[in-house]
Amino acid sequence: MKPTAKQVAHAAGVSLAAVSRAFTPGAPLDAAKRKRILAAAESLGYISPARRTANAIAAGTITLVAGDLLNPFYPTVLDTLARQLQASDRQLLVYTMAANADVDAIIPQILAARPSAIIVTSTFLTSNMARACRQHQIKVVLLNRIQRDARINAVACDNYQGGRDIGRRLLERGYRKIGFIGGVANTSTHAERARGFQDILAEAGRSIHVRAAGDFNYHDAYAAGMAVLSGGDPPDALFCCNDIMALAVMDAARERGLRIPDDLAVAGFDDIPMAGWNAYRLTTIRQPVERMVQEALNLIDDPTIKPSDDGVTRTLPGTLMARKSA
Amino acid sequence: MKPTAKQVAHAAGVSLAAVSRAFTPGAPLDAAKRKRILAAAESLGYISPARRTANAIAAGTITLVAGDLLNPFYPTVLDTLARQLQASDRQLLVYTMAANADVDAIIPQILAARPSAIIVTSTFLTSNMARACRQHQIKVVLLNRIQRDARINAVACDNYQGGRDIGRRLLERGYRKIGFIGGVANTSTHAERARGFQDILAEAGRSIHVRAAGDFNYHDAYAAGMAVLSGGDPPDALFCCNDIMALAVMDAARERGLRIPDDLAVAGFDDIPMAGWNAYRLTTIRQPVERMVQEALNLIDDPTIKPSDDGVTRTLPGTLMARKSA
DNA sequence: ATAAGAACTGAAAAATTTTCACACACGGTC
DNA sequence: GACCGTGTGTGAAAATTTTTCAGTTCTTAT
Repeated sequence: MKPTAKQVAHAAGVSLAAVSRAFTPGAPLDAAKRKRILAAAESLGYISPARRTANAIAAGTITLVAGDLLNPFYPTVLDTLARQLQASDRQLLVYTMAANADVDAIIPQILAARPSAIIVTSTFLTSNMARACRQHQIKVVLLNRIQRDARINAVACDNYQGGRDIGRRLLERGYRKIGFIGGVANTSTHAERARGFQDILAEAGRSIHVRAAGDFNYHDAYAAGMAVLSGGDPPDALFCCNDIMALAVMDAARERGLRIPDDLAVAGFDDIPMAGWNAYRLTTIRQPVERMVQEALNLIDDPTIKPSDDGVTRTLPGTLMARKSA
Repeated sequence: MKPTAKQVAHAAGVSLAAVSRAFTPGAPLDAAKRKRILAAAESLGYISPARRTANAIAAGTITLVAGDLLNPFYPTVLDTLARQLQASDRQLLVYTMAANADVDAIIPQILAARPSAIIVTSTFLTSNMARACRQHQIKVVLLNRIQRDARINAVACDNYQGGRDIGRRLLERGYRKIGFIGGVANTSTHAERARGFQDILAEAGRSIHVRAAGDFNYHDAYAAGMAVLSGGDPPDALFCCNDIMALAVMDAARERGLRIPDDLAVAGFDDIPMAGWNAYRLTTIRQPVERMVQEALNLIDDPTIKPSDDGVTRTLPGTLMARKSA
């Protein structure tokens, strides 16, 4: 039998009216009493009509927590997601988060909207947030991120294989002093790409000639590129962990008068639109954005996957885009 | 006195239960009868409790209809808007639209969410949509667009003055054969920038040496640049109606072996992040995105501006970013 | 100290949603 | 063609929730 407000009122030891008020924002009610009523309602499984309609509305809503929109890869993801959701008549709520922002601060805001699912492309998902979402029965899918420990669904490009593909390309083209410009160290995108890259070099009896960190952004990567190219014994090829950094490194190399790819080969990862521009013609790995988004929605729509389950991880293959830069 | 369901039932000649069902999606009710009830409710001004909570939720929601997210200017806007809304505890719904998509097709989708306001950065707002929003008492603000005829609020950079500033800069630097690469002809951004540019040239007794259209995107602008530079009597300076096109033109110029700014000066408009990169160092007009977004929200929050009013237009000054390219 | 008023409350009234029993149309079966 | 299920649509009545009302308590300004 469906629990009623009357039962909640009895359980909380208040009047029926108070229960109704507890669910009406702005209604005059002692805060402590409201809390008691809400707790009683929760334990009985009571859902007020207002909450029910709110849930119905939110059911057609998916929240995207986007990280760095300045990296053109993410607008592409956003665009693709928006289109696919429009096609299935759902709505897209967007939150953005500065790289160093306090994620936990916006959790209540996000949860207040009670979306049916959350897609996260920002760098970090705290375990706090993961727990909160599980509790509220909201599905979470990480996109372009993997966090195996956190028992969370994830969709990503095969970053390991991509790292290998780039490495093989550089080896095949005869480069000898192959360096690596990393992103943010404790991200799966950085770690997996680096691992694949390192593995294939090792298999060929090589090791990474020089390393530096570019923090996934243009500015830091430019500085890193400059530093690496100015050192003694500079590399003749650099694999940058994403495209933005690769473009920065190319700019730095040209600034130093190096010809690409003759003096220095540069490869990236993502295949953002600019990678194909004539100023760069960057060799990179194309992430299958369309399919990644599709797969994220599949995970969300799959009723056999419950928010409380351990995470499912889907990995999709990238494509080597062999252009002029490497 | 607040109208009740009973009155609606009487007016529509149906039972009270039917009125309730009319407002419950999925409830079994003859479509024609539901329509009759809804019409009666509308004319009496009756709002069902479900609709009322839905409205309350939507009141904290603002919808962004974004156009071309591939132009990095718009992610910047989106990012700024998202941040400002998060700060004021509101939510951001995002729709994207291909440049040539049928705007009217998503109107019902957007309206179904009944947001408190809509911000539009996409190229076109049809009069259909304007009318629908006025009818539903939803405020609309165009951002980076002006459409004076449509009686719609708008916030934009001072495109006319920006066009003048660029023109003056090119004249001051002594360029003689000054050309213009336009965007999409019937947009206010194109028209105003072109007009300012043309006016200042005219004041100096000059006219535009050569014109071409780049459609606001990289690909077409690259082709336009190539065409213009390959013609007889090529220009020694080009003002491109936005930054993406300017970057394309620079790439095209380099492809033809031209040095920038010696053989060809290039100027843009927007100041997207890439304009400052070392590969380009583009002279351009910085749009005051932060203030534009702020102003758009001011228009939305200003209770003296009603959705039914004629539009208010706010213009904010841009800043000339003098870099190496011109 | 005291009046004014704001916040909180339960009982009861009002309003709305849901249940229930029934009517009716439709498609297949004998 | 008569005879079932089956599913949809319906109003009356029951169940449920929201709102009003009147009274209480607690603060705040004078």
